[in-house]
Amino acid sequence: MTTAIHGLDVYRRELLKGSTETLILSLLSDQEMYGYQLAKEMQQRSGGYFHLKEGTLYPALHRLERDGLIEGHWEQSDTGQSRRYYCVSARGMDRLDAMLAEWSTFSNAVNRIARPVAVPA
Amino acid sequence: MTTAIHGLDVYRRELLKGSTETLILSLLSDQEMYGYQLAKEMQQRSGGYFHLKEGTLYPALHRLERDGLIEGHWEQSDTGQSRRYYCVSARGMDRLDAMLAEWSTFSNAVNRIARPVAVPA
DNA sequence: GCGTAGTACATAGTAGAGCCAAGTAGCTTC
DNA sequence: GAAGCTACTTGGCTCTACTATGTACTACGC
Repeated sequence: MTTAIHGLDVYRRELLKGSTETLILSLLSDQEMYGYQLAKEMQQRSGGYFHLKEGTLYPALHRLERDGLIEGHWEQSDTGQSRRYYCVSARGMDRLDAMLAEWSTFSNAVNRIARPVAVPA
Repeated sequence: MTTAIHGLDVYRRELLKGSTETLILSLLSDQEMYGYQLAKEMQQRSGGYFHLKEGTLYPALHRLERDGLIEGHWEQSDTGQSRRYYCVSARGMDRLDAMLAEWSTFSNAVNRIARPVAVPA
């Protein structure tokens, strides 16, 4: 019976919805990256908490590029593998600012209603 | 051209996904409430930020009840209107604790990657 | 009595996002 | 040449929030 914890799995997944693009934009605003690298970086920086799946990551990158928030270009690695590097566009930076502000507001609103178990000092 | 801010609308909606049930459980853990009251309370406590629509609220309550996290019973108001009051079950309290812990972890992980614009002192 | 507004709950249909799974392709190692 | 890793792609599925609409009862003004 894994049903007992199933609800939490769903919960985590749903929490992630909407944050993925913000996280991707944030990482890319630091430095140009390609998809695979981004996934690793995300996992590392979050202490293993975020583990973006391909089926999530690449469609998200395509959306962001389609919307003109990031720009991608192919590059050849020294081993010969093709990689698509992405960087944040000016419009993407604006959007990122707006999203971070929104996240801040949202996060505060949630905390105001559901006081977290522990507030880190 | 409302397209410019459309992305943010979607963003806020997606952020909400997965948090709704936590918020509902939190409010109900404070006191027994019926749906409509819950919606008002949520809106008020969040300073107008959260505005749960019927199409979100009632299905969410049904889910929570179906999963045995809350328990509902009909009551007649003095005006004669029927209201369905909900309270959190023991199992619901456990789940709420787990969800708040998860929210805390998630929130920290996001902040570690996407530093918020302003960290409240 | 009737229209309007507010309270209170319900639900069918739609869209969007994350995931699983499978596929393509190049490189390295054995 | 068969794994196994890197790197990207895609189709189909599930879940959730929203829109829109409907029901029903109360209260108010006319």
